[in-house]
This record gives sequence, structure tokens and C-alpha cells, in this order.
Amino acid sequence: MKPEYQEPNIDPKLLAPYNPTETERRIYKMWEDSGLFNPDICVEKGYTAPDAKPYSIIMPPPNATGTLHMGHALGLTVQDIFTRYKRMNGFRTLLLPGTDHASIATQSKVEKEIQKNEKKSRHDLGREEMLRRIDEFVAGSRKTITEQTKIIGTSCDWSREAFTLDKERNIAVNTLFKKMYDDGLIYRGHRIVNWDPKGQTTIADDEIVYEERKAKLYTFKYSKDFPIAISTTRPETKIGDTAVAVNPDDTRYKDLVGKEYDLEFCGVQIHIKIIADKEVDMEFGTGALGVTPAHSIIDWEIADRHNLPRPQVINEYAKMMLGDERLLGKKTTEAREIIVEWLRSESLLEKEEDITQNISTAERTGGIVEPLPKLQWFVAVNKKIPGKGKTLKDIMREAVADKKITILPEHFEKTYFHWIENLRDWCISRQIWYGHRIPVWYRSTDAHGRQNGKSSEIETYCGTTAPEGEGWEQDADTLDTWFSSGTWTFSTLGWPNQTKDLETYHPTSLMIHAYEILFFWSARMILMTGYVLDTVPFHTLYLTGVIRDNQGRKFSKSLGNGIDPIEIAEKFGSDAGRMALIIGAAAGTDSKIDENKIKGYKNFANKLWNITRFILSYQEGNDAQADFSQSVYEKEQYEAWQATLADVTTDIENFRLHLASEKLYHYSWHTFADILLEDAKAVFLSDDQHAKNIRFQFLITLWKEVITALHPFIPFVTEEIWSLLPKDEQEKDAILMVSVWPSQRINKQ
RNA sequence: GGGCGAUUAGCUCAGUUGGUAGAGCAGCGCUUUUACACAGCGAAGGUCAGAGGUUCAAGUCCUCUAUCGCCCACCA
Repeated sequence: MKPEYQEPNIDPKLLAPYNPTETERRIYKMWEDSGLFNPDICVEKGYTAPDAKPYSIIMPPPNATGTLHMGHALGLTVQDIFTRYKRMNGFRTLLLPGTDHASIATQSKVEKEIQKNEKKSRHDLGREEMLRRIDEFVAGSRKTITEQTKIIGTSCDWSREAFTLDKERNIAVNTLFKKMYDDGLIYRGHRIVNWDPKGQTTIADDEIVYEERKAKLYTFKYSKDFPIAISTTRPETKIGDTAVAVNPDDTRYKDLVGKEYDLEFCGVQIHIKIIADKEVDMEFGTGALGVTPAHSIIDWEIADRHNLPRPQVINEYAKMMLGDERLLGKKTTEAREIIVEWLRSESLLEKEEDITQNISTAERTGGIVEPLPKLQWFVAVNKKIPGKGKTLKDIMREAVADKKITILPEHFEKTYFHWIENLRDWCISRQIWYGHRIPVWYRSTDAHGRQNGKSSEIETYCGTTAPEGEGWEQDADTLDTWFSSGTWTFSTLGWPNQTKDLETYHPTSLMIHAYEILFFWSARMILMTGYVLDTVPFHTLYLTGVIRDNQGRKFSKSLGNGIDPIEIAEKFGSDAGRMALIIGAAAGTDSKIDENKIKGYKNFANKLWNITRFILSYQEGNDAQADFSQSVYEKEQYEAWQATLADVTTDIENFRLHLASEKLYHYSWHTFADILLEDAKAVFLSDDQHAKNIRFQFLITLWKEVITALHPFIPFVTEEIWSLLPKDEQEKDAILMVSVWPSQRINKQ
């Protein structure tokens, strides 16, 4: 006869399905209140040895432009897994959080909102008011981001939180700028920038959208006396030509190279030199390129190599600033018509073809980008650093080539080297207001009343604070946001002060970010750390892939397919979200996520919950002190788990989180639950009290180890289960987060 | 144009130093048995893109081809 079913005498919350939302908020608060995210407190309370090896991760600061998405959630999960794992392995573990001011992105976001709501531009508000409004917006963003970071379960030390534009980081940025300036590595010079006439601002390369458009390619001669015809889609710029370039191997023009001509072109006197340059494609058009230095990046570089003059033809409003009354002040498109008409009337136009071309437009305003020469600040990457005998580029290359930094997955090292080889001087000035203002001041010597008799000169001062005296005016530009990001691993630890944190946690152990920003960010961190500290910012760089929706599309605002991690937390629990992001996502590979997958891991959390319920329902009457080490079945099964655990540990140590998490998932569900619990039922229904004691002790011991090993991956539910399990004297007070990783436990015995 | 990668079950993807092809989801059949139906048991499903090579042995290493994707440069 079957025994009557009786409700087991266990914590009543185990009788209901697991409720992640309620549990997760409560558990995070408990962790935070314990203070144990801070490694100093872990030492103070005796969970970490005072002489423990440090392990540090500085969190990539998310842009303070709004909210976190699933890509951030993946990054934070990976960081948190390593942090929790190392903490459990006795390291003095620091995960330092922060946010990025993201200068251009943030300013244009706020500008857009103000434009939409108040119909005002930043010029209407003025610099000071605009900055105040941006600060206000950023404060809100940072609050949201902090909340999201907590919801994901990130065990970071909030007492050390940093912001790329706070006072401490500003000191670091200015100190570094001045050092580079004094070393001659930062200089000011003209360069062609992407100017957006519509938005009246320069824009970054990655804010350009290439659009295919129909255009006319005109082939003509400057004048009847000129021997070569050239082709262009922009005849209006040709009044700024100073050379015609041909390929050095082009036999057609060989004899003409070196000759110079004075010509009149549509009413403008031009001087054209014929030069040979390898950049010229013999196959295109006539094989001869009219060089317009001021309005084409390629031509500017050719002019660099051949020392050509660079007259500017087009101004910031995309209007003509050269030429006679026919052209002066006209829009570029009108000037083009006028010049083509003139060419026709002079019979200089040889050919007119329809072609399609890629035209650069500004992502934010849709305006056609006009390449214009502007005065900018640069970091010289190919110049020898005084006293070091090598260049910044060398520093970047050597860090990876000499294996001081390992990039995962490895094939990105090739991409990295390829990028380094093609690197040009880094333009660090931006014509926007939000950011670290360039720490350079100017005044005219005239204005100050000195240097009598001489013509006025500009005096320049570079320093970490404003210079003494009258009449100084600070450079209006701000720094590229990546300039401050480059200092992130050491400025967050207190540099330029020689702090205890800097000494303890730098170089950091691991950096984790999406491969998309490898060049923007990690390369710059390597550059700056090598320059300033003669070391690397981190030992290992773990690149995550891009998270896409179930159709393989990137998440974006315009598609409206974004998933807020908070939404996931509320629907399925952050534990489930974390598992879904980690399992099957090897370093550097893109992955797709959809709710079905996350739902599967919500079920997993519930499975863990029910396993616990099953075991604890046999707690009463079964001795938890029994020794199972001599019992064949238990010994065999325990050894099998130890093998799995060793495997999982190796996977984590080798950054194979996708394998480690899947093995633990599989073991918990299909070995522990499906086999061990099923086997145990027969024992618990028998009358053999000795066997029951041993089996119960075995299950509870093993389950505690499994829960512990799962904790870095799925921290909330495991912490909650841990609080319900019987514990020995040693474990009694400890929360799971600061408990010892199981294989270590064995080693210590 | 230069560089990097991918192609494995219906779908999404693992597969570590070469050693008998794996998971999750979906689908199919059975089971509402006292942890869990957010479950269990069972079966089915693959010439590992194609061709060639190295090897005792290739999803894995090499060469070529095809298709797809990403990054960089960008056409005067």
C-alpha cells in the first residue's frame, strides 16, 4: 500500500514556483548592504586573505545617452561571472563601475530633444546653458544605467564609481595632455575634416552615411594650352587645383611630369604643376587627377607629399569663397552649373557621363558632407617619444606582439595589427561643447601690451589649470571622447596620484567589451598606458560579440526591436537573461536572442528550485552528518561530479564561459535531477535508515557544490537556495557570494 | 579595392591538442507516477557548403571554388 502523501516540513516558499522578480531585488539589496562588493571590506571581514592576489576588472563605461541594452547586459554578465568566480577563489577582487560622457553622442541627443521640444538650437541657448542642460540629462541617464546594472546582478564596487567627465578624470586628462604636449606628441595643424554645413559642425568618420547617388562625371581641360584632360564630378572645386597628378608608371604622361603651367580657369588664375604620385589610378578617367588639396582628403595628402599650396574654395556654408562675381558667394551646386556652362562655351568639355557614386552624408542631419581644411589638434603616432626611442604606434603594436596582452578570440590580433599598420595621426579635437575642454590657452601679445613694435603674435599656454594673468582665452574645442576613455583603467584608480589602488589593481586583469570598439577604445588605452605608465592597461582582452534579434538584426532605436534588460528581469528574471546570453555565445561571436530562449532558462531556475525542494523534503529524520565516503554508489557519483567540476573550472580559466555554463546546466538537470534524484527516490522510500542517512548527506553535500559552481552564472536563485540549505559551522554566516569555489574546497582538505 | 570571419539537425548554435557527430528550442509518440507539466520517458532527425590534398584517422589541418556576413579605405 502506498503511503499517504504529506506536505513536507520545509520553508513554505519552496512549495510555490520560484519567483525571480521578488527574489532578485531582495538579494541584490542584501549583497549591497553587506558591503562585500568592495574588496577592502572582504578583507576586513575575513573573507579574503590580507595578502590575497588582486584581480581587477574596470567596467567599460556605458554611454550616458540613455539606457542599457542586451549588448551591455552580455558585457556586464561576462564581467560579473569572472568577478564572482575569482572572488570565490580567494582573490582580492575589484569590479569598478562607471559611465562615459560620450561627448558627441550625448550632445547631439540633447540638442535634438531641445530642438524638438523648444525649437531652439544650441546657439540659441549658449555654451553655458547648453552644458547645464546636458549635465541634467546625463544625471538622469546615469541613474537609469546604475539601476539597470544592479538589476542584472553586477557585483561591482559602487564606492569606487567613476565618470569620464568628473573632476578626478579631468585632472588625469589634463595632466596627460600636458605631458604629451611637452613631449611634442600633441600638435596643432590643418587637416581636412568632415564638415556638415547643415549642422555647422565637424562629424566623425563613423557618423557618415554613404549614399549611392547618380552624378555626372565631366572630362575636360583647364584651358586650350593645357596638355592633359582630367575628370571630376565637382568642377566647382577645380578653381582650387594646384596640380595634376599622374601615375609614375603611366607612359602617356611621363614626359610632362615636372612641367608647370599658369592658366586662367573660368576667370581664376591658377598655377598647375604636373606631378607623379602612386595613389593615382591609371584606369580611372583619363588617368590624370586634378589635385584639389583643400577639398579632398586624398588630394590633401598628395599635396603633403609634393609641397603644394592649398587654396580653400568652399566655406563653411558650402558657398564659393573664390572666383569672380560669377562664382563668389554662390552655392556649390550653382557654381558647378556655371563652370560647366563656361567649359562648354570654351569647347573645353570633352565628355559628360552618368555615373553612380557614393556620397557622404551626415547621419544626424542628412546634409552632404563637405571636406574642409580646419585647424585641429593631433596626437603624433609615428613620432619617437623623447627618452623612449619608440613611437606610440610601436607601443600599440608591441603590447600585443610581445604577448603582454592576449586578445580573445585570437584572430582579432590580426585585425588589430592590420589596423595599427594603417594608422594615421589621431585627430583629438572636436568642435562641440560637451567634453573635456582642450587645456590650452591663447592670448595675443599685442593685447597684453608687450612686444612693442612687433606685429601681434599669439602666445600659447598648455597646462592643467588656467594660466595667471590677463587676456587668456581657452581653446574652444573639446577632446575626442576616446581621449579620456584611453585613461580609463588608470584614471579610475587615482592616477596621476600614486594611490594604493593604482599600485594594487593596475595593470588590470581583464577587459571585456564588444569587438566593435577594439580600435576606438582598447587600442587607445594601450597607447596611453604604455606612454604614461610603461605598462599595459590589462593582461587579457575578452571581446564579446554583437547581440542581435531573432531575425539577425542589430538592435536599434529606429527598428524599435530593442530589449530593455529590466523588461527581461521582470518577465523571466535576470538569472534567466544571463544564462541565455552566455550559453552558446563564444567570445567574439555574434548571437541571437529571443524570448523563447530566455524562457528556457527561467524554467532552469525553477528546476533548481524544485530540486532543492525535493532534497529538503527529506531533511527531517535523515542524518546530515553521515559519512558517504565509503559507499560505492555515492563515491562513484561524487567522483563523476568532481570530473565535471574540474572540466568547468578549466573552461572558466580559459575563458570558455559558453561551455562551462552549458556543462553546469546539463549536469544539474540531466544528471543531478534526472538520474541522482530518481535513484534516490527508491532509497528514501525504503526502510534502510543507514542508507537514507548516507544518501541524504550525499545529496546535500553535492547539491551545495553544484549551487556554488552555478553561482557566478546564475547568482540570484543560487544565493536564495543557499540561504535555505543546511550549513556547517564554517559556512554558517557566509553568503554564497563570498563562499569558496568547490574545487578549492577539496584542495584544502 | 584591402583585411577578417562564417557555412554542422527544421530553427539557433556548441564542438578545446585531429580519435565513433552534440545541446537548446520546435516537431513526433507516450506518461498527469507523492520535487517540478516551468515536468518525465522514448523515438526520429546530419554526405559537417562543394572539390582536392596531408594523415592510420579530418567537422577540426592545407589549397581552391561557391555563398553569406563584418571591419577598414573609398574613386577622382
